[in-house]
Amino acid sequence: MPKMGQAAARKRAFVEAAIASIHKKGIVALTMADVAREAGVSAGLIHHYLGSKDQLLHATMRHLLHELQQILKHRLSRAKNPHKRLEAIIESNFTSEQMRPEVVSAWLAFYVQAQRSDSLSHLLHIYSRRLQSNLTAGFAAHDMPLARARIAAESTAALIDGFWLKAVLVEGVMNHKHAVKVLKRHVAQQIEEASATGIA
Amino acid sequence: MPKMGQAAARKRAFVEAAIASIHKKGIVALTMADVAREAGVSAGLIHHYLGSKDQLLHATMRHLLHELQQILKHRLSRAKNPHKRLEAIIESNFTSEQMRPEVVSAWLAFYVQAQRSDSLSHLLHIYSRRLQSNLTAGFAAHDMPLARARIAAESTAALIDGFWLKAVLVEGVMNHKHAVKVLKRHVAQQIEEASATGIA
DNA sequence: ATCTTTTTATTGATCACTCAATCAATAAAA
DNA sequence: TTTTATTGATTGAGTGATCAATAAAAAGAT
Repeated sequence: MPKMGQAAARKRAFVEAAIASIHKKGIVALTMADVAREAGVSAGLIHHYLGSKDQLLHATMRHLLHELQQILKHRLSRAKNPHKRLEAIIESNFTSEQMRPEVVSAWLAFYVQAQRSDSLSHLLHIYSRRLQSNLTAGFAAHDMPLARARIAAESTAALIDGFWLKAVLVEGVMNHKHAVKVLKRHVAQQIEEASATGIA
Repeated sequence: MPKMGQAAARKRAFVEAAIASIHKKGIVALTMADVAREAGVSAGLIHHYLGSKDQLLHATMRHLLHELQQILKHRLSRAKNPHKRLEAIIESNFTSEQMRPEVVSAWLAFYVQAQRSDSLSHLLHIYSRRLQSNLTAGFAAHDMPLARARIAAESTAALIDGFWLKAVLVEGVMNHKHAVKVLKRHVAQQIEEASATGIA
């Protein structure tokens, strides 16, 4: 069935297969043969399209970041007031796509991988800063002093990561809806507390 | 130099070497030869004392949990009032020992490993529940309704993990002292907010 | 004290196996 | 007929684990 110009679609399929395989076998035991089997192709084909195991994993990690960014961008564009924008940021991190067990496993593998790769840790840095600045802007729009907005953003970002990590580790215990509820509560609390001390 | 009854000390040394090696080469690329080199012994000796690579890693992970528990126990025993106990819990997670780059790397590897091992995920479950219950007790002692104490404990636990994860990923950006400061601030805020709405 | 015997510690070579990567061969489009 | 897609066998570099061999201490015997 060989057709031409399938490179992009093939790569995407291999990245999906990599995510599924990471979930099934774990990043430590993962082999190219696993990914090939998952994708239903021969062992050599992945090398033909992606060069090496390292490049496959890099492409996979970039895919994860890109997907999250797309979701975030989409939801932010639909949020009109600052408060909705804060909620959009929270919700983007707990969509059903982001909470898929395969995706969650792949993100954790990403974190492990990022410790040993300058380019991956650089991507993570950029994403982290963007999240921080989005949150800060959201809080600052609530008549909050910048310094306070920064701390509110920092704790909110940490809460997102913390809830997400709990979802990874104790699968089933933490459900998305609860995490989102507590997070929104935290955001509201930050805003209220700031306005209260602002008046006092 | 062979002396007798050195088994315990040897095992401990190998666990330390494993932690250092995980930091240097990463959990994915880690080999027994790496650990042996780090410990300054031959390849076979680790098998003699610990059986297999899997058992070495398990021992390493149990060591990490045990150390954290010891620190926590010690600090809790010195904290007299409930508020000090809450602070002790927070500080235990950000001691200089816990924030050592080698230890931090090993914890992340632990999380990855726990996803594929029932016994490790069980240990993590137990620790997680104990932390939750310690925090809940601390909050509940501040005239806080139990339901509210539980949520305060939940968010505090998530914040601890979130800050810790940031320390892993963007090494250097997040320093312990700042994390502890923000966390204590969060705890105070939870208590204040509860007493405020309790009066209203 | 000195000499055996037993037990423990340690090494390094070796084995069986797995993996990522390569490549010639084939098949199907263009 | 040139280019692209795909396979599957092969290669060569490790890997975890085993094991015989050695060395050193401990225990026992006289």
